[in-house]
Amino acid sequence: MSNSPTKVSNRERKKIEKRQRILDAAIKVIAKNGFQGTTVAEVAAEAQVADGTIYLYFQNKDDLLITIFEETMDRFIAQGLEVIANMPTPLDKLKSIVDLHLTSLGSNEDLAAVFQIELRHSIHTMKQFSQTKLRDYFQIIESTIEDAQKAGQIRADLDAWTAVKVVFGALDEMATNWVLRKKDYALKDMAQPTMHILFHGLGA
Amino acid sequence: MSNSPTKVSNRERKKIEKRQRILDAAIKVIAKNGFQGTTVAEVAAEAQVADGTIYLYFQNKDDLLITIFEETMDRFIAQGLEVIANMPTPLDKLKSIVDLHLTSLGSNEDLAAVFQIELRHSIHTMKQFSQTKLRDYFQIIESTIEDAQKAGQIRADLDAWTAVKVVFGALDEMATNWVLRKKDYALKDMAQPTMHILFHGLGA
Amino acid sequence: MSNSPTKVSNRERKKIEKRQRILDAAIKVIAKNGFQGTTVAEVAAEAQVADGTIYLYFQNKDDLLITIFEETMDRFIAQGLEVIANMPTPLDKLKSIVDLHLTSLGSNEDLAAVFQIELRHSIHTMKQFSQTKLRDYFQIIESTIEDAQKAGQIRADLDAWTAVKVVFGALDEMATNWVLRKKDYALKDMAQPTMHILFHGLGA
Amino acid sequence: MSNSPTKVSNRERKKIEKRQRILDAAIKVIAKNGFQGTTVAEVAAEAQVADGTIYLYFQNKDDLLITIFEETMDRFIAQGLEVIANMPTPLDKLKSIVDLHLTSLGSNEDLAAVFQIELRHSIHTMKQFSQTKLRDYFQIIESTIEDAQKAGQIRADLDAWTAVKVVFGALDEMATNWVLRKKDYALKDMAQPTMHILFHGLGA
DNA sequence: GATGAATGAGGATTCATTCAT
DNA sequence: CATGAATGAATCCTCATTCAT
Repeated sequence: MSNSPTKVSNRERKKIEKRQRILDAAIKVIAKNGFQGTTVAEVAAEAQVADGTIYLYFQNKDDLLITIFEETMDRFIAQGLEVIANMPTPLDKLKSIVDLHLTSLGSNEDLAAVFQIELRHSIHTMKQFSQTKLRDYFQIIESTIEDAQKAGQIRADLDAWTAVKVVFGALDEMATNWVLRKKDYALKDMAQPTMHILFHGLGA
Repeated sequence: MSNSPTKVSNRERKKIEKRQRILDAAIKVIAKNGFQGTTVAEVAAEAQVADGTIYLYFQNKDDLLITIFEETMDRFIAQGLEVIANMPTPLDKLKSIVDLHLTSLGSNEDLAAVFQIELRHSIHTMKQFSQTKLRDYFQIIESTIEDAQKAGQIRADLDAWTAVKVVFGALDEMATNWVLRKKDYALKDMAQPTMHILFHGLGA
Repeated sequence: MSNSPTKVSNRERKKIEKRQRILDAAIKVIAKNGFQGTTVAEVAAEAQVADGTIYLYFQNKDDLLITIFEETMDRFIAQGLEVIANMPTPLDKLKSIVDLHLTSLGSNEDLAAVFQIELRHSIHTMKQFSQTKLRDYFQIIESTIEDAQKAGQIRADLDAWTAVKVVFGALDEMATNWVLRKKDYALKDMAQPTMHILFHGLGA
Repeated sequence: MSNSPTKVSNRERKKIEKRQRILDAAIKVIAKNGFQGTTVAEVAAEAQVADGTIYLYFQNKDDLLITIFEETMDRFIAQGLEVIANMPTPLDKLKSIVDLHLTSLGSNEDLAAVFQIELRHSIHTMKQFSQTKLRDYFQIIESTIEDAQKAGQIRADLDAWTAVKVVFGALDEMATNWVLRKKDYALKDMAQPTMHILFHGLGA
């Protein structure tokens, strides 16, 4: 009896590990060949499981991509919230988000490639995405900006929603460019200069 | 004798028209169903030509997408250069580019959808793209920013290349967001607020 | 425990049987409609498998034809070598080969049709073929003729290579003619008269 | 009036020339790429006519191949009959046929390739062929052999039909082998050794 | 007669998904 | 739970043939 739960959790652990192995394999293969260029069989081979096993953990091929997106976003958001909690002022929070965004993507090339390139896949997929996790992420940034406006750290006359787009767009472009290039620099090193421009503006 | 050249140019004109009809059909159908979700047969039906006719004008299905990208970029760049030429100061030039970017994409929903979503398709495709036309476009923005720096209109301590990313990223995100939403506003109306943030910065 | 290997070999056996079923189906359909006139779907239907199953066993449609050729040639050559081994003199060996050649083709109309007609398909294909299995077969005949020359059973002044062509040409033409006709006679019955002419010549 | 027929015959001549140009182009391209690997467009390009023009001279693509076969066979047969007429004895006639066969094919590599390889294409095509021109050709050889038997030059106990197969088979194999090899020898040089074996036999 | 743009039927092949073992 | 052989729908592309000019 006492070892039954242990056995179960061993099993659970093994399942979780296998599930993660499949996800990691998917990220790796998709980063290399693109989502369309990737077959389920390739993912299975990379994860060292049978083709059919994929379907014990995921509904279908699309579900793989969606899961990659959602779990990564969950991690992003959780990390974002955690980092924010520890920062004294709204502006510090915003800086931390910018930093985290580029640090996270910059620490995993394959994941970044999938995120920046493959997830832009289809308008339908994105429409679905943009209504959930991504919106949450945007909300965090928007709230932080609004707080900073109230705190007098960001100009009050700006429309927060527009500001979010500008900030996110800048980060997104930094990441995409880094993925498409030789990556002869660290993505996170772009955080400071990007934030600098965003904060002080281009104007002389 | 005198109508021989006319006949020839008639044929030429017809071919050009048919080619454009196919491209327009492709943009329309791809915007609706995504590139992968679009069959060549659907494009042919929309263009009211036979399936095989597509292949008289384009090498394959991919070539359709590439052509849409390249011809649109060519137009973008040509328009950009023209607009720039008529502006007095570098900063005015930059404002015009921002304006043109959002106005152009905002004037053709389908084209915008293809541009903002479908063309991000595969890292391989993008790698190919980003080394030619897109780079040209970036160059124009970069030169303009550098000129503005020399003219004292943009702060000289900024790295121009980083600034380009921030500007382009902001515009790109504005466009993508517009495509993914109900489009209950005009994209070009975002030009002024975006430029405002970019120029004056977020900082209070 | 003891049935684990049995299970495995059951699977193996099934796969081998299915593979052979596909090959037999291909021979039958190709003999009837020609290689070009045969669709993969027809072969699959005849073999009672799904279209896609063909591709689990063969690389593509061409591979079917190549496999038919190679496996038949392997059987030919193995049988030829076996028959030869049991014959006392080189001339007996040669007679046995002639016999076997016509008996083998004459025992399977469809296979003979594919062999004599469809495999002559393309010069490229034949070039590839003639450099391997067919050459081996020719070698056997050539060696046998050379041995017979040394044994004084075949005239020593003949060029063995030329003699092989004459012998093979005669057999090949006998087979082709039989395939193209009503086959109102047994092909193997042509072995004796053919050998008679080849051995004694036309000359009075 | 007197030049009207001249004009007509000029036109006629041009048509005949163009027809021949198409046939020569077809032989050349088919020899290189095989019949299936050859498109009508390629033949047209090689003949420097429009695609549609082919159909003013031939019913369809198959008709091209059939025409090549039939016209060549007509020439073969005519030449054969002519050569025969000038030979004193049946055996001389037979030798001349053997000579002519290999000389003709040996003088035009492309034609030989088409004849030896591509015309074996489909059993249906061959069935059609073998009932007309080819049969005529066989008849000539058969008659000659029979005459030689009556004249005591070829052994009377042989079945003439079988002998024809042996003779034709040997010639055919010589030609096919020559086509498939580097052709580093003249095909016609094989006539004498081949005839030697056929006449005197292999036996010591 | 000649052209060559247009047609559209036809088929090989892929691969996500299932399910018997 | 895991396997991987089998399925068969789905689609890009080719190319012989036609016909308006």
